Amino acid sequence: MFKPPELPPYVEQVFDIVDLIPPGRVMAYGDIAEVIGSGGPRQVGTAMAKYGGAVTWWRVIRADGGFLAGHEREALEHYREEETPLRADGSRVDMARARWSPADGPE
DNA sequence: CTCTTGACGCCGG
DNA sequence: TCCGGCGCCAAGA
Repeated sequence: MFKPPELPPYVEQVFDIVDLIPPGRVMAYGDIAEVIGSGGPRQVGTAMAKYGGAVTWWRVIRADGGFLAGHEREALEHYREEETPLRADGSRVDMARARWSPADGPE
């Protein structure tokens, strides 16, 4: 019998938050760690590195709005599709406008 | 047990 | 604005 993949509790908590992020909006690794209330940006980053493929990974980026290294092209496609606010030069997300938190409420 | 390694973040220069 | 340095913190060697 094959076992359904069981994710570490911390990873599930990260996924729960990521699933709440509305299209066109993003959250920083540190933001997610803060909502969970434990661990730090690096823990969230590690979780995403291992299992991120199962969720909307492009909505989770660094606090400075930089695209995920190695997946810039794919990420940009999603941002164009979701109309995520980008900076004038289009090289990164406009955090001032796109940054979201559960407290902002669903859209 | 110590040392290294990250999908990070902040602060100077 | 760009870059380097350092702090952070859990997991693995």
